[in-house]
Amino acid sequence: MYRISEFAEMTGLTKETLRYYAEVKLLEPAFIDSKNNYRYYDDGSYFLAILLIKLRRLGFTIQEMISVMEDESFANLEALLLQKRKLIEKQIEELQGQIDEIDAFLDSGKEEEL
Amino acid sequence: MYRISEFAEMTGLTKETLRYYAEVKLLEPAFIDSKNNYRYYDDGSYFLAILLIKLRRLGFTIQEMISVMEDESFANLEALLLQKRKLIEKQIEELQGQIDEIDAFLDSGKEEEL
DNA sequence: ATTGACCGTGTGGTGCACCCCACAGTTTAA
DNA sequence: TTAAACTGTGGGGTGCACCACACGGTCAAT
Repeated sequence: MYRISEFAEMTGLTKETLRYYAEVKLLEPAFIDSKNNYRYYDDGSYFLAILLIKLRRLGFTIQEMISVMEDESFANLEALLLQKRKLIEKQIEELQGQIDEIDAFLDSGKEEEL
Repeated sequence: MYRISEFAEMTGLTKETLRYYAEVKLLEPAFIDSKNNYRYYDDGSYFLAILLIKLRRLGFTIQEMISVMEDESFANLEALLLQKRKLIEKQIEELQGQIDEIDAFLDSGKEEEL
């Protein structure tokens, strides 16, 4: 059982982030001492925290990570990853569309003055 | 000279957006009646509003649009468009990186269990 | 003169993912 | 025992690009 500061150091997440993750029920402490409300994390928490950090790097939002966490067995993890992949592809397409529009704008600017 | 509602209808921007654009000095009214603080827009404003709407579609942020507006002659418009284009390309690269990471994650998941 | 449509300001809220601070209770080590 | 280090809660703030009030003044037409 690790206290929040120790756990923060282990994972690289800040104490505030951990508090926030607990609040939104993304990563709840393994145990909370009802005497003082201290949050305690364990090795299971550590495993989950590492996964969260990974997902965060993959561009997952909090809500998406919560979806991942709701499925304790992670049986749907692959499906969620594929779903996220599609979402990112859509974002890329949107950005590519903006580039195309910029190019069209630049081209039109060459012929007629603005 | 158009009053804000009329101008909003002409451009498609809402009154609130116009008020906001005036506040951040992105698009200031052509004239403000000091008696009642009414905002009045003219055809020059219209031209600028159309440009702003275009830029917005191209993914420009407010700050970037302000940069465009600061240069009244629009001599740097092309440069700013190119700059924005590069920025978008960077964003695409980032997203592509996320996709690559997801793919790597998916691949790794096929061999070893999580 | 009155009514209704219009205008302004100021304030608060939205969603995201946190950060920061003050205040107060708690634990730990000397 | 006492002081340092830790913990909690609650609140506010961040940046972005607005939207939505409520309240009060103003304008245009009748």
